[in-house]
Amino acid sequence: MSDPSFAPRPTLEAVAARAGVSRATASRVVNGSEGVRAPLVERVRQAVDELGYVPNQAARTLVTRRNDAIAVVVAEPETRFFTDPFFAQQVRGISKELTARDNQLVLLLTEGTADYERVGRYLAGGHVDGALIFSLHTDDSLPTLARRAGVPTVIGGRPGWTDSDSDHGTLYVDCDNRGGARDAVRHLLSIGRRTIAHIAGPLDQTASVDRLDGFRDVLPETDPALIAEGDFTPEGGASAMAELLRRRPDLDAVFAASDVMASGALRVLRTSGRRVPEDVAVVGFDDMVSVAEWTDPPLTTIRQDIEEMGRLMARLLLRAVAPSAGPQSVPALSSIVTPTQLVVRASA
Amino acid sequence: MSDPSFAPRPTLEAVAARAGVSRATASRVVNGSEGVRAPLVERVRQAVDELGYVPNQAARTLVTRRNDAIAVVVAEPETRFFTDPFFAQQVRGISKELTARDNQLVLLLTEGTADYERVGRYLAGGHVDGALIFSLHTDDSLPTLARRAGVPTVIGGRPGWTDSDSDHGTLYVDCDNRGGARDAVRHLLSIGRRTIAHIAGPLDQTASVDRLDGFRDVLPETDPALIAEGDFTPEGGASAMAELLRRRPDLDAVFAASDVMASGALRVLRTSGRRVPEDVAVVGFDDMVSVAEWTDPPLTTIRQDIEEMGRLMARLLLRAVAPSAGPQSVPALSSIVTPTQLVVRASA
DNA sequence: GTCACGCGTGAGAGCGCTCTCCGGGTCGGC
DNA sequence: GCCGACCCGGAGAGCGCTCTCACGCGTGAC
Repeated sequence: MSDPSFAPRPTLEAVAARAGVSRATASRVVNGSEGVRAPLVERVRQAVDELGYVPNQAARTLVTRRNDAIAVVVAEPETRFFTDPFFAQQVRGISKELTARDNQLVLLLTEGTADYERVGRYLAGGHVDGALIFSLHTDDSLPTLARRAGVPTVIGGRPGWTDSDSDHGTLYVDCDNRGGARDAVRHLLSIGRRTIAHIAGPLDQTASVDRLDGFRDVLPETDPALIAEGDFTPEGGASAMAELLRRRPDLDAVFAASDVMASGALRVLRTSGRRVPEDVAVVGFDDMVSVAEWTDPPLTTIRQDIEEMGRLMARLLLRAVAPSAGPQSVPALSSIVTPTQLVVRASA
Repeated sequence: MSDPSFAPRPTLEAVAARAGVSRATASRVVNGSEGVRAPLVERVRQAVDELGYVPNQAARTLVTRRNDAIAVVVAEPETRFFTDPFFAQQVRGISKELTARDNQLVLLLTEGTADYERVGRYLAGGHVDGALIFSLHTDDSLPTLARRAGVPTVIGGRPGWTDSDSDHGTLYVDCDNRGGARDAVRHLLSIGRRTIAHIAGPLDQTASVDRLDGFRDVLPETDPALIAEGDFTPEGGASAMAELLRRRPDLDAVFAASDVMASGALRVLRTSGRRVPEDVAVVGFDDMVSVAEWTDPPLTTIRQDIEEMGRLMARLLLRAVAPSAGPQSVPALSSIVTPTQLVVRASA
C-alpha cells in the first residue's frame, strides 16, 4: 500500500523553524497562552496552517499528565443494556459536552464481571482523566473499582450504597425517579382512578426502587397484590400485567416503571378485552420517543431529559477533573438530580 | 480531596531496579518478546506485580507510533441514527473484537457536517490507528475525509461510490441486502402472493437501494404504484403503507425494507381492517429483536447478524492496520458481504 | 587450547512536547 | 540620561518508553 501520506507529520520544531521562532514560543501560541506579541503569534499561526500541523497528543500527555479523554464504562450484565435507547441518548449528551470541551470519549464495554479486571487496569493506567460509569445494579463493584483506581468518577443513576457513604467523593447524576412516580400516580388519581396497580422494574436497581417508593408515597396503603415486578422488557411488562389482572381483575389503572414495560402491558390489556384508557388507564415512565408515541394508544408518561443528564454527567466530571482553579477553594461538587415532567397523551 | 493514590505510578525504571535488571530487559519482559532467560523473566514479573506497574501508554505511543486505539466515527445527520439499536449492536461487536485484541474504542459522534472538520483534524492527528465509519448517505464526505487523513478505514455498509473507485483501498462490511430482499420476495411468492408491494427505505442510502434492487430482481415488471418510499421510521412505514393501499387496494403482500417500517405498516393494515397474514402478508428486514418479535403478529423478516458485522469490521481494520507481517506479501484485504437469513414468523 | 560464533543483556539515544529558568530587550521613573 | 523593573522569547531538561547497537560471556569446532 503506497501510502500517499508518507510525509511525516510536521512537528512543533518544524513549525517553529518555519515561523522563525523557538519551539517554546510555537508551543505557547499553539496552546493559546498569553505573553506572545501579536506579530509572532501571526507568523506561528500561519506556519501551523501551511504545514497542517496537529499536536501529537501522546507527547503532550507524556509531559502534562493530562489525557483530555474520558472513559465511559458500561456494565452490561444483561445484553439488553446497550441496546437500550436510553443509554444511547445519554451517550449522545455526554459526547456533545465532551466535544465542546475538547475531550475524547473512550468507550469501555464490559461483558460480565470478567472484564472488570481489565477495566480496572485501564483506569489505573492513567489513560483517561476520569470515568463515567453506568452500572445498573446496586451491588455492582464498578464504582468501587474506579475509586480504587484513583480516577475521578461520576455515576449515571443513583448508586446503591447509602448516603453516608457518599462522601467517598463519588458523584452521580440521576433524575427524580421518586418525584416522577408520585406525579404519575397523582395524575391517575386526578382522573378518578382508585384501584391503581404498579409494574415495578427489577428491584435490584435503584431507579426501580425509587419509582416504587414514589408510588408508595402517594398510596401507602396499597394492596401488595397490586404490585408486580417486571424487568424493563416488553415481555416482562406483559407477564406482570397478566399477573396483576389475575390477582386484581378490578384494577382501573396501571403505573408502569418504564414505557417499554407499559407497551407490553398494553398488549395484554388489549388481549384481555380491556379498553385503554376507558377501562384501564396506563402511565409509563421515560418518555422514550420511539416507544411512548407509537403505542396504541399513545402513552401518557413521565419524561426525563436523558440527553441532558448525559451532558450534566460530563460537565460534572470535567469539573471534578479540572485542576482546582481556586486556591484551595474547591466548591464542593455535588451530585445532581434532574426534574421529571408529566406528559399526557391518550392512555391516561 | 486528599488523594490516596498520591504515590506516583511506578515506571519501568522502578521495575527494572527492583528486579535488578536494565530498563531494556524489563521492557522486553513486559512486551513479551523472546530472548530473555527464564529466571530474569520471573524476577521482572514479580517486580511488576509487587509495584502494580502499568505501562504508560502515552510514552509507548510516542515511540512506537501505535495507539492501540480505533476511532468509531458516527455520522449523525439525523438524530435517529444513534438511537437505532442497529448501530448499538454493531458497536457491541466492534467493542468485543477490539477488546480481544487490546485496542481501545474512541467514539466520535458528529452532529451535522460542521463537526467533520474536527473529526478530520482528529484523525489526521494520529491519535488512532484506524477508523470505522458509519455514514448513512451515499454522498457523505466522511470516508473521503478519512482517506485524506491517511488513516486506514473500514466503512459500515456499502459506500455510495461505484466499484471502480473501490481500489482507493477503502474497505467496507455490509450484509447481502440484495440477496436478502430476493429471499423475502421469493418467500411471499412461495406462499401464493401475487400482488406484492415494497416499502423502500430512503433511496439515498445504499442499503435501501440494494433492497429495492433485490425486490426488482425477482419482480422486474412490478407496477411502480406498488413501490413507496419510507424513511426507516414507524411513521414513515405507516404513511407509505397508507399510500400503497390507496393506490393498490388489491395488494396481498408487503415487503418492508426494515422491521421498524413494517411495524408502522402493520398498524395501518389493522386500522384499514386487513388481517395479517390472511389478507396481507408482511415481511420485514433486519430481525431487530425488540421490534420483530413484538409486533402483532410477530414479523417474518430477513435476519442479518449485526453484531457479527461489527466484529468483522473491527477485525478487517485491525488487519489493515497491522504492520504487514509477510515480506511484501500483503494478502490484499477485501471488503466483506455477510449472508442474510429468512426468519419465518406469523406475519407471512 | 584457541578462535569464531551467537545469544542475552545493558547503555543510550531519541520520540514530540511542555515548562522552568534565564537572558536580553524595552520602557518608565527619578 | 541612567538604572531598575518588567516582560517577552529561547535554551534545555526531562516525561516514560522502545529499540538499536555494542559488548560480554558461554559454547562448539578445529
